Amino acid sequence: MEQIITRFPPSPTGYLHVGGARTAIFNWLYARHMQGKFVLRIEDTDTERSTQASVDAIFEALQWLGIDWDEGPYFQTQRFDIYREYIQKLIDSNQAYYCTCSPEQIDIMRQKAMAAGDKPRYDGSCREKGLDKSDKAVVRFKAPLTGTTVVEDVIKGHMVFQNDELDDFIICRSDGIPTYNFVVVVDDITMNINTVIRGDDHVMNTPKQILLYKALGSPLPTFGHVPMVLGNDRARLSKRHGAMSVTAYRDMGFLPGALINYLVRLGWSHGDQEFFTRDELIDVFNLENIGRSAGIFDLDKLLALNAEHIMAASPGDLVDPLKPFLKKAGIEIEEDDYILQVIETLQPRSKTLEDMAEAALFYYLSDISYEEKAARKFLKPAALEPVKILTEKLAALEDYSHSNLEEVFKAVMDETGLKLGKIAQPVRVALTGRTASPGIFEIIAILGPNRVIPRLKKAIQFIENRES
RNA sequence: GUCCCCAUCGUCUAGCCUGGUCCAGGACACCGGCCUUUCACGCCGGCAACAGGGGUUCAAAUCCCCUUGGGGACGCCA
Repeated sequence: MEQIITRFPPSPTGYLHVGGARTAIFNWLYARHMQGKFVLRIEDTDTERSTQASVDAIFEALQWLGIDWDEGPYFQTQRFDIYREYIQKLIDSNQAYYCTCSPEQIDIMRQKAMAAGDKPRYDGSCREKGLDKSDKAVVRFKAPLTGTTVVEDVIKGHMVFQNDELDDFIICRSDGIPTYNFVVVVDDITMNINTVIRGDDHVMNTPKQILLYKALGSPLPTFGHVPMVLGNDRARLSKRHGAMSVTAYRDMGFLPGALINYLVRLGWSHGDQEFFTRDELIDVFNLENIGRSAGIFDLDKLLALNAEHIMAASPGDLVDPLKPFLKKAGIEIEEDDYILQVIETLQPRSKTLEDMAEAALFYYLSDISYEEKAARKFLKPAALEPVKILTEKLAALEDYSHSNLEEVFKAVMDETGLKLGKIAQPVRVALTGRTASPGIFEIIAILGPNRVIPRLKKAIQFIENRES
């Protein structure tokens, strides 16, 4: 079988948003699954809106996601010679023509058509005029007036379009820059793209493009149009739905594998399976199981999936991604045994890396502050005696192993007649400043005597000051 | 307005192609409970859907038609 070649063609008019990322992921996964090729192409023919900053932002997002390409990036603005050649071919074969109608005239045409209950389109005024190239002339494709164009879509199935619904669309602007529908086709032909997976919003372009393939005498690629991602109001995803850009999710503490997992699963399924690693996806991803209906972006589910990915990760793999979040709190870390243990205790209780960093603070801060409610409830006179006894015993203890700590606590329980909970909560507040934390034995073992004893003493003092 | 697409719990979905095993399964969220030194994790249980109407058939979530609803496209943007 022919090698599968897919592509992702973003236009650099902004950052990479989650919808675009999803189609990139689909194309990339399919290419990897089929052991084919994945091509990156930057569609920058809109010179007004394209920016280098956007190009950089797209690369950054793709890299963070771990989506790599085998060919490119190609830039359309560097391929004008090729386009010119193909446009000439169409003109020479009488399949395209120059048109001098002004944008204003065309506006009027559209309004008339609309008023008549028709589809707004160009009326073909210049179609048979045989005009020559001139300053303000655009080039239009001479589309068939009758018949139908059929799109065989691997996702949506068989779609039929009446050719009289299509008009003679512009393939080259008056400034000489070719337009989208044309350059896409020329690029896909010359780059040997045989599988085009793209958003639903392109279905209407497909018959136009098919006509172009035929005019150019090229075989058709396989088309697949994936449904859109909607916001929670069922409208197309946009800024007002919250974060859109891929890197915003990185900055909120999501793991790339979790975002990919979520985005793929939104619109594609593999039985009841919800959790996928990157390699699993490459292994089982296919086009057949892409759904046909649009999906709503649900942050809660992404969050849950991110928690799962955090839990499934090995602590060492989380060190680097976690660094920037700790840094924000002024904490610089390096990969040592301490951070690894810290991460391990936080994995089952973090939905994002931001959560994790926040919860990790007490492990690093030299001077922890107490949450007011926690201190009021637990750092009170009744806790004084057990905490004092515990402090003495811990100061004398050399090996902070789980079993040793358990024995120490048991001894305190015996001496005071208190239950573990009565002792553990004040200690937890003394050590972390809060009422919620990883297991008390765990944190004592990790913190070690150098941090534990001073914190306990500080708590004792706090209680005594409060008494007086 | 015209054209195209879609329609299962609040959300993502399995099932639909190859009708019966589905008084519809899983996941997120939500609500109970268990575990427990806290918070989580985990486990157990609950709530909750085949848009509506017609057909076809012994039998329809599954096939056909209509209605309704939703989305997308109609650019010298991509």
